[in-house]
Order: sequence, then structure tokens, then C-alpha cells
Amino acid sequence: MSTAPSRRSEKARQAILEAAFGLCVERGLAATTIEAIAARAGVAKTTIYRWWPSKAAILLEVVEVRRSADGGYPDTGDIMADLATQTANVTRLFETELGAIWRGLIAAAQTEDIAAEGVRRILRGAIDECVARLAKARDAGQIREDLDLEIAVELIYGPIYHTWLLGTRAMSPPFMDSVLDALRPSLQPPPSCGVGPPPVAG
Amino acid sequence: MSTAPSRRSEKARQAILEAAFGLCVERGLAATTIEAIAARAGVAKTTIYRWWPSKAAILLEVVEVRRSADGGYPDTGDIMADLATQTANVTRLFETELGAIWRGLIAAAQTEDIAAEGVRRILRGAIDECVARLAKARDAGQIREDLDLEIAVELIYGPIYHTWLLGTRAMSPPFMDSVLDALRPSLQPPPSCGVGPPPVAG
Amino acid sequence: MSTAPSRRSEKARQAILEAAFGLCVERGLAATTIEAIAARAGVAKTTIYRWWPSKAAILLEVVEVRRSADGGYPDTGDIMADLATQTANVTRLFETELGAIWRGLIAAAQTEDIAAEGVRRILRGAIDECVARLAKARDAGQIREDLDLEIAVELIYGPIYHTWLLGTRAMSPPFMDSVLDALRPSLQPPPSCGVGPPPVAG
Amino acid sequence: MSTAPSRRSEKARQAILEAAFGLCVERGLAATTIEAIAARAGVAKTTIYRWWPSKAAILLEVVEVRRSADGGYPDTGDIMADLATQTANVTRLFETELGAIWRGLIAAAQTEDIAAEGVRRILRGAIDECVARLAKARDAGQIREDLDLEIAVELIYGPIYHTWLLGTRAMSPPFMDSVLDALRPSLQPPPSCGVGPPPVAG
DNA sequence: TCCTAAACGAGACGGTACGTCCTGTCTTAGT
DNA sequence: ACTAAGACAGGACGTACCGTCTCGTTTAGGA
Repeated sequence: MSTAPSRRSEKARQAILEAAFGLCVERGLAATTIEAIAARAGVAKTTIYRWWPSKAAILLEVVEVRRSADGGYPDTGDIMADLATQTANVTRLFETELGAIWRGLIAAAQTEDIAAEGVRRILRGAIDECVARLAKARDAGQIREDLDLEIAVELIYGPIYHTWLLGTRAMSPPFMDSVLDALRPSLQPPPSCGVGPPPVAG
Repeated sequence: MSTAPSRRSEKARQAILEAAFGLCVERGLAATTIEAIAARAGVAKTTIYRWWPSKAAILLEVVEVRRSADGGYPDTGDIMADLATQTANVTRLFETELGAIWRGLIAAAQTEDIAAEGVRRILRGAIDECVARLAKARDAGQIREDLDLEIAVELIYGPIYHTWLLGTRAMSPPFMDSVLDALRPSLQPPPSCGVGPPPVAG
Repeated sequence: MSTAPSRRSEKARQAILEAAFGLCVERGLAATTIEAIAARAGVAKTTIYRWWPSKAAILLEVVEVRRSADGGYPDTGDIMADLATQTANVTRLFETELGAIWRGLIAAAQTEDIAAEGVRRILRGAIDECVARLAKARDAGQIREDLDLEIAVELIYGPIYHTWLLGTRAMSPPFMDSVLDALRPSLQPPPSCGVGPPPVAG
Repeated sequence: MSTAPSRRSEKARQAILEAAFGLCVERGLAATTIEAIAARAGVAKTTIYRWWPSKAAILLEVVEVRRSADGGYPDTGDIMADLATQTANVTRLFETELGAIWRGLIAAAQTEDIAAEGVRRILRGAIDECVARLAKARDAGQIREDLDLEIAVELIYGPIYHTWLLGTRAMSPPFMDSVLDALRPSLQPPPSCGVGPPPVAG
């Protein structure tokens, strides 16, 4: 979220990212103003406007920095278990401070192009990771051959975002278990009808 | 979205709803201000604040009024066909002016309680209709017995909202076909393994 | 400096004029900002911008209000004495707080049309008063018949403003006495050359 | 308006003076910023701040450079004619681009010490020239013996600046003729009452 | 039919934040 | 060593809306 012509003050950048994060945690992204970020960071407004085109851009950078500390997609060899782990991680993350910011960015993305692009970019990375894991699982015979993996990602994460963003229900861990259980027939290869080994067992 | 003590001017109410709708169509909900609505409606700001607590409340009323003109959930007896019809309707609606407003309301709902409640209220109705249709289909043996129907709704609409709100892909009709195809094993009863016809006649 | 549609808050107007005056006294017109005026007056910036087009306009109103408390041009019957009195008053006024503001307005008038018009308007009144007094003196035979009275005003006040604005010398009372003394031959009717009564004595 | 430690880039100095002059001509001194001067001169702001303490200082240097191209005070032997010539030159100059800059510097001088000192310095030279010419005229019997020549300068230039800076009237050549005509009795020696020719031959 | 209380239009008000502009200082590279 | 370039903290600008608050002026019902 910025070009970096070496002349730039890294100290100011850090202060801005931290101030923005702190303010969003305290009052939410929508109630966080650029003036307040500048004030808390001990920085001039101009310094912010010089490097970021909007409030959303700052927070996108915050999210990216923090997200890059993640490990990759879980891989125990058992795709259903890994999906359960990962979706549980996601739902847990959504309840944290970072989740609140992410929610605000998604809201902003409905209006601002900058936010929309940023959100898409971040999601693209996450989706690609998930698709890669699913591809590996498919090679291991754990996922139906005929399933478009991008669609699979929508099936898995669609219900999470639907629930989370629209507040149609509480987003408890049992909920995600139910979703994955329900999706199992769509994800896994069909049973070979009595004879032959069960789908997962080696 | 208002008490209605008979003294209220119906003319003003209509003018406000129309002005609000028109402005949102032209510039989006976020860029629509109460001052602009008042100006276009030829109404005092006070009149708006008297009857609606926020911009979102006005638009929620607009959406409800327009939505009430809908027919109910399609019911041809074939649940998969009806789901295809209905999801196609929804995705088509999302591309219209009303869809843009709905998108703005969902964004507002991430921040404002009023918007959140309104969105939930409207969605509740839609979900209940869908659940009712699914229940009927289950009774007709078209839906797995062990499927929680509220979860089923999430499986079906989650991908739509995920795609639409997060912009992860274009939201074409073939996309929804793929989603429903992929979901088929999870929605329909399992084949009876050899005996009896397969679920989709062929 | 403002239309007055009765809805206007007289309290705010007074507070603004007083705050503006006070701040100009303390830091000078140039260093007085509209934000500071608003803050000191306990008023929103918008309220100032609603009624005055610029800082200069506010101070022009201050000057006019205060100036209207003046008595008219002195008139003892002796024009030279009255000119001495009046120019002494003016030079004294120039050293006061109001004088400092007037100086600032004249500076502003070199740039802004609003200030220029206001300054001209105020000066027009003062000049007209002086011309009227001179006309009366001319009728009394104390001023040369062939002297254009508007020019006379320039002769009298030109040196005052020249000295004051350009800082070419200290502007002491003796200075103005010298100026008036030097101007005497230009203002008064020529002596009737030995025979006849002296110019002023009845 | 600068120390000159030999290391200084004469090219930069010229570029700055020209840029400053050009910008003042185009938009006026008040609207000319140091940033704009630096940009047009192709020079860093630092370079300007190193050598001049303020915008006014730059323009004072511009004015002094251009003014030094003047010839001295006119001297035909006839003081009234020379005054007419010189005041006409001045009023003509005031309408030029340099006049506009001079006007801006006088405005600045009401606020800034640097500008005030510069304006005084420049005026001091002009006044001294005029006083010298008047002294010569007095020796030639063309100016009253008892007239303080510094006061005489105020009488002559006061009306010009009064008119020019305060905009009380158009500053046409006939205006200056009227002023000098009106001042004649104050400047010239009194007629010797009967014997000898009247001051203006006729 | 009149009276009265509400709802209404109009818009001033105190505020907050916006994004821009310029100030004068400072830091970093490049001659 | 001086320069060009430009980042930086600071602060005022004038604008746009916010939501609240009088103002008279309709206007609709109950007396």
C-alpha cells in the first residue's frame, strides 16, 4: 500500500499502522478518522495522505502485515480434519480485533475501489492456499475428482462469511462442524457401495 | 420504521422514500446524505429525523416496500429446479439498483445496529421461506432426511453472498449452476446402492 | 457586511465581533485566523462563513461599529484649529488598537476586493465629512475659493497616511502641526497685500 | 538581502529572482508562495530559505535591482516642471507590474519587520533624492525658505500614495496636476506684493 | 366552524472531519 | 560544501454534513 522511495520514514510508518490498529480496535474502522490516526501516531496528516490514499488502505496494510505472520494451510494428510481446523481458526480470528477490522474493510469494499481491490487481493491469497491444499487432497483420493476446487472453496467459506457478515446466526464451532458434515457428500468421493474400503481409511 | 400517528404526511413519506431511492441509485448509499434526501424530497430535515432514526432505516423501508411485491418461493415440485430458479432470481436482483442498495445496507449493518437489525429481519423472512420450501421437498423425499435445513440455506446462499460481497469472481448464472451441482450430493438423499433408480432420472 | 434575516443569532454575531477584535489586538489581523475567532467566540466556523465572506469583512464590521460611536467633524468656526484637532485625533487613533486593525485592513485591501471595498466605503464617509466642513469654511472665507475640496482632503490626509503606512518618520503631533503650517498658504485665501484686514480676523 | 559567501550559485539566485517576479506579476505577491517560486526556478526550497528570510525579502531584492536602472531625479532647472515630471513617472510606474509588487510589499510591511525595513530603506533613497532636488530649487529661489523639505516631500507624495493605496479616486495625470497646482502656494515663495511678477506668469 | 396541537418547511446553529495547501525544518543523495 | 529533492510536523483553509434547535405556517381532528 505504498511505493517506498527509501526517503520514507519507517518510524512514521510503524507509528501510523499501530495508531490505526489501536483506534480501530477501540472504536471500529468506521469511527476511526485519519485525523485521529495522525494525532495518535504523532504524525502530520500530510504524511498519511502522502503514502496512503485512504483509511482503508492503511488498515489493509495492517491486516497484511499481521496476516503474514500466519503459518500456511494446515496439512495433516486428512483433508476433512484440516478443513475443520482451518475453518475453526478463521471463525476464531473473526471474533478477534483483527476480525473486527476485516469486517470493516469488507464493508468499505462495498463502496470504495481501493478497499475492494485490497480485500480481493488478500482473499486471493487465502483462496489459492486452500485450493492448493484441496488439490493435494484430491490427488490423495480424498476429494471428488469432478469437483471444481474454486467452487469447493466457495462452498466451504461461503457459509462462514454469510453467517458472520449477515448475522443470521451465532457463529459457534458446532455450526462449522455442522456445515462441514453437511458438505461431506459433496466433497468426498462417493462410497463404492458396500464393497471396497471406506473413503478415508488408508 | 416509524410510528404513525395519523397526523403524519403520507405525501412527505412517499417523497422521502423516492428521493432516497433515486439518490442511492445515482450515487450509492454511502454517498447519499440526509440533507440531499431532504432537498430532493422538498422536505425539511426535521421531518426525516422525526420518523427515521438513520439513513439506513429509510432505505430499509424502501427495500421492504419493493420486496413485498415479490411472489413467494418458486414451487414446481422439483426442488433442484426451484433452487436454480430462485438463486438465478437472486443473482439477477443483486445486479439491479435494488441490489446496490441492499449491498450498501449490508455494509452499513457491519457498523450500525439499526441497519444490522433491519438486514437480519429481512433475511429472516427470506430464509424462512426457503426453509419452508426445503421442508416440503424433504417430505417429498427430494432432500436428505438428516440435513438441518437452516444449514442447507447457508450452503446454498453462502456462496452467492460470498461471491457477491467479496468480489472473488464474476457472479454469472453458470457459476450458480456449478454451485448447485456441487451441492447436489449434500442436498439429495444418497443413492440406494444398486437397487432403485438413481436420484436424478437419466 | 451581512444580510440580516432575523433568524440570525445576535449573540453569536456579538461574540464573533468581540473575539475578532480581541484576537487582532493581541496578535494582529494577519495572525488572526478564522478558526481562532470561532474558538474564542464559542461559535462554529460555519456560522462565521455563513455571514461573512472573509476575515477582513468581520473586522470591517468591527471598525464600522466602533467608528459609528464617533462624534462628527469638529466645528469651532476656525477651520485651521479644527483641522489641527481632527488630524491630531486621527493620528492618536492610529496608535490605538483600532488603528492597528485599520492598518491591517488597508494591507488586506491591497489584495482582497472585499477589504478594498470596505476600506473605500469607510473612507468615503470620512472624506465626505471633511469636505463638508471645508465647504462651510470656504463659505466663511477661510478657504481659497479656487481650491478643489476633494484635493484639499488629499493634501491634508495624504501626508498622515504616507507617514503612518510607510513608516518614513515618527508620527508625532508636532509633525502634523508642521504639515498644517506648511499647507496654510495652499488652503487659506491669499493675503490682500498689506491693505485690508488680515485673512482670518473678523 | 543576503550574505554572499562566494560559494553561492549566481544561477540559482537569478532564477529565483526571475521566478519570483514572474509569479508576482501573474498572481500577485500575496498569492505567490515560496514553494511556487522554488518550483518555477527549478531550485530547492532550502536554497531559498538559506539566502532570504522571507518572500518579501526576495521581492525587495527584485525591486531594488530593477529600480537601480532608473535615472536620478529630473533636473531641468524648473522645480515645478520637474515635480510634475517625476510624479507623473511615479504614478505611471505604480500602474505597472513593478507597481503591483511594490503595493504588495507595502502591504507586507504593515505586518512583517523585514518588509517594513526594506520598504523604508528604498523610500529613504527616493526621499533623499527628492530632498536634494528641492534643496537645489530652494537655493535657486524657487522654494520657500521656511519650508522643511522633508515635510515638502510628504506634501507631494502623501496624496499620491493616499490615492493609490486607499483607492479613494482614480489616479490620473490630471489628478497629480491638480495636486501640484494646489500645493504651489505652499511650495513657492510668496509673491512680493505688487512689485515683481506673480508666481505664475500670466 | 372554529380551535388547537401536531407536523411541517425552512434554515441557523455548534460540531467534526474532510482533503488540500503552504510553512519552515530536516534528512538524504548527488554532484 | 553546496545543492536538488523532497519528507516531515504543524496548522489553517473553506466545505460538507451531522443532528439539534428554534421559528413561523399549514393542516387535520375534535369540540
